[in-house]
Amino acid sequence: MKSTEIPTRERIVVAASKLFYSEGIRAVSVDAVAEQAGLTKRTLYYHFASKDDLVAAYLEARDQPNLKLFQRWFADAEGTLADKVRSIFHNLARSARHPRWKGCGFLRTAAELANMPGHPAVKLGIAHKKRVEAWLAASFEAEGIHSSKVLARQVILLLDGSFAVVLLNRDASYMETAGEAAAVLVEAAMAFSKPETAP
Amino acid sequence: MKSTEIPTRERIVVAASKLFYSEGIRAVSVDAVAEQAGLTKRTLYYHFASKDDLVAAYLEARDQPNLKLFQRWFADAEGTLADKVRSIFHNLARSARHPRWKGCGFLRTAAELANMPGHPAVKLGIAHKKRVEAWLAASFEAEGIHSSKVLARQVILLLDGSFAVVLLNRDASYMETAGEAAAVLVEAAMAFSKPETAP
DNA sequence: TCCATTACACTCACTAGTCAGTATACATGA
DNA sequence: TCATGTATACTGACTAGTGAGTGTAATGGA
Repeated sequence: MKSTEIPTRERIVVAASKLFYSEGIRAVSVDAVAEQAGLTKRTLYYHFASKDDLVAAYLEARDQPNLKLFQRWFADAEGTLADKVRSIFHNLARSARHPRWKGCGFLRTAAELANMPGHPAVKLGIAHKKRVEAWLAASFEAEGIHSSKVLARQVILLLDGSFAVVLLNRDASYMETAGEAAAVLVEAAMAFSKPETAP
Repeated sequence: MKSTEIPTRERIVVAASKLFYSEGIRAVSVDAVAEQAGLTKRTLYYHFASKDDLVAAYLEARDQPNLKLFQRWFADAEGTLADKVRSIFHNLARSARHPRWKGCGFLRTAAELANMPGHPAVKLGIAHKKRVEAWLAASFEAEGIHSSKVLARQVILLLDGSFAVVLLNRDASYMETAGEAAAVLVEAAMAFSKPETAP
């Protein structure tokens, strides 16, 4: 019987993710997480040393799935490199129109914990964004773009910008605008890199 | 004597601004604000109906000064339109290197109150960003840029993106990168608009 | 008299984290 | 085969403190 059950620790992380993402870190009590997970607070504290630990686990669980989603959107898109980048923003806009969408969990956590820069959750956020940026840079590099690292940063800025803006005004069309801007920047970077490969 | 004193309400807003901006909304208690302002909680509640009211007042007080700062940075910069836009980001980067800098108060508040989209503070944030965007659009329009509204949105996206990114990783150089991206977008928009005005 | 303010005690709900103890499973040694 | 030991997973009740917001009586100044 045990083998088919979802491990308790995982159940706690799932419950925490749901609540922390939809309500915010400080707005959600440890009691609420325990109740959502269907167990007592004491059991939760058996698996996690503190609320901060739980917050870290929540973000850790979001890291890879998030990255893989971006990678799939990018890979599945047809057309030029600019089209592939635009596709990330377009898919993001689709997610953002969902009523339960509440921006980027990493950025929101960083905003909420802005007064504790060394917090493990903040460090996880930095690591996550760095991973996305590095993947983008590698993808641009593979296409022969010279300024691949700068371009990756610029796309990240537009990506996180659209997270912030759309979270504020709830108008997902900003994400399409960000996608267009990203496409312009990609084209500009390609125009700057391509001439040497043409003749 | 009264005429030279700072009004109590204003003192409360100043105290609230300092604490809310540096610690976050939920992390700061009403008691803490009262203490910072040098008066009792009861007096604070004489001037403000609730903590939410106080939060709204904090953001309301930030609206005009923030906008005026951007406008001054833009106006004081020399060179092309792209240079003027770049200057905003450059000046922002300078601010961001200050240890007390903690991102954009409007965005951080929106992130913290993501679970209450109708909150007055969130509405003030939306209004503030709209004002900045409208001012940018008007400035671009004045320079004969056809896509002035789209360009203004793109610059806002980069602006808020750099707030989010730099708040997370504390690397203000991202703001310079955002400034370069904005300059590229401005140049692209100008190249698209200028030809008709030449002959 | 009225406005602004204080002191301070108070409510009531909530918060992170802890205490002491239980149920089960599995292994050890006699 | 049966007592004993031990590690894992779990629980209800509790502590000590904080949260927003209120009630009330009293004070000083215009």
